[in-house]
Amino acid sequence: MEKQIKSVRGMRDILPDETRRWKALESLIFRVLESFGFEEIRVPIVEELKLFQRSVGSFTDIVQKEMYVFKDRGDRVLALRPEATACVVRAYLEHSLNEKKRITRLYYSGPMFRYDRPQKDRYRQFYQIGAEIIGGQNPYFDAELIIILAKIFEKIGVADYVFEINSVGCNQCKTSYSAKLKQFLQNRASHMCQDCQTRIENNVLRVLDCKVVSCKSIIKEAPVIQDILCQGCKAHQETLYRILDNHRVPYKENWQLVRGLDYYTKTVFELKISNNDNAVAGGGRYDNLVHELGGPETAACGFAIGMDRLCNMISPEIKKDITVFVVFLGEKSLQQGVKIVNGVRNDHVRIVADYTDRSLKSHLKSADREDIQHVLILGENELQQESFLYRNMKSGYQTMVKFSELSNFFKGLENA
RNA sequence: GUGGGUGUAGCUCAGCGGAUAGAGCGCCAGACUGUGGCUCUGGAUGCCGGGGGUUCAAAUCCCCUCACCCACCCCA
Repeated sequence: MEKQIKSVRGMRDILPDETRRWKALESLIFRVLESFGFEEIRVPIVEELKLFQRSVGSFTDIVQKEMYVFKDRGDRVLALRPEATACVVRAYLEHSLNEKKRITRLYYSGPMFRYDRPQKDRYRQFYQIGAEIIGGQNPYFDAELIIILAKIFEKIGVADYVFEINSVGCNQCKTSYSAKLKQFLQNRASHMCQDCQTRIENNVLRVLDCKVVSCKSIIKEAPVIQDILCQGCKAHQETLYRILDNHRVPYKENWQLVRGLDYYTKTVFELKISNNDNAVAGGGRYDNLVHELGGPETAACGFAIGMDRLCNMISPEIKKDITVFVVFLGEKSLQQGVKIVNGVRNDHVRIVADYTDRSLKSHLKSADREDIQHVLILGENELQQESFLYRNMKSGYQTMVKFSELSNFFKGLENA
């Protein structure tokens, strides 16, 4: 026998039982987003590598060591998207959506790719549902995103969630803070881990959430961005907090929170559930990105929900649709019965049959195993009476259903 | 990328140098010829993750490799 081909490392199959739960969560999230006026956009999985280098940042871990990069047959240097905000902004500019509306609210859903080492809740192909508000500058837009997430999690029935929020400042704040931090750290670099030493040069802010103990103690003494934020950034942040307070959204400030994508400005946030350390959603403001990608100065913000994590954490039992199992006994009933059944199928009742010639007993066993309540049996006797024998597997109730009544019978099941 | 753990039947796992590799659950069949679940009886199924080595003998010991899990890192 040939060796079994298995799924590629970090990639996985989402089987029907799990897919059913995914779909339920997805449609709930979509409904909330739609209710806030967001519209769905579908963007490609493959983009030019440059897009992510410019947006996410060349020195970020995501771009530097986690991206799937390849050349196509036309020698284009491409990447599988590691996140979708850059793609959405690219599409927004490419199609001049800025000309059509002042505030553009978009959402997307689909797979992202990062070449991480796989483990629980971390896959190389993972799914995000994200939302972006492009064109909105004041903190009410930031708040809207957070409130949407809060709403989603309440609807899902998750009570023990909390947002961690920080401000990384506007462009000016960011640069002056980075400079200050760099200066502070450079003297102490020799006491810090290898990663941090390179971070100091390439991406200072990342040092802040280093987990190495020796680094942590140094970071404690480091200047805090809160002390450097300009009036505008401070006001933005305080207004945001006030709005969230009014909405009774559970959050806490986390001055160490720095996200791994360079485009963030001012507000950044993550959403965590109970004692789970992994964030299930994260986002923030990115007021420079649209401009950096060649568009006009445009404020924007967004978030993304990690669907794999979300679905692994909560598992609502979803009822299957009504299903009818049809049993044909003998060649003649199979021939005639299949035709009759196919003639009256509708979109609301699932009708399944095992056309195999097996004993009634084993057919019923199959139905039972699949937890199917309704069974129709067609054998010699029934054929003569132009009827199916209906059996309810739960109650044991049985009755004859005329061929001519079959369609109505299915309708009756729907309404029951 | 770093460190640790685990890969044996469809599933959960036992066996840890010795014979034809096991259990529970599941599956198939029969008892019950056209009525599932309960019970009883019988049956099928394994490149013991893959490759190499040590040995008279390897699922078992050693090396390599692949995959999964956990932690770090990073992130959603």
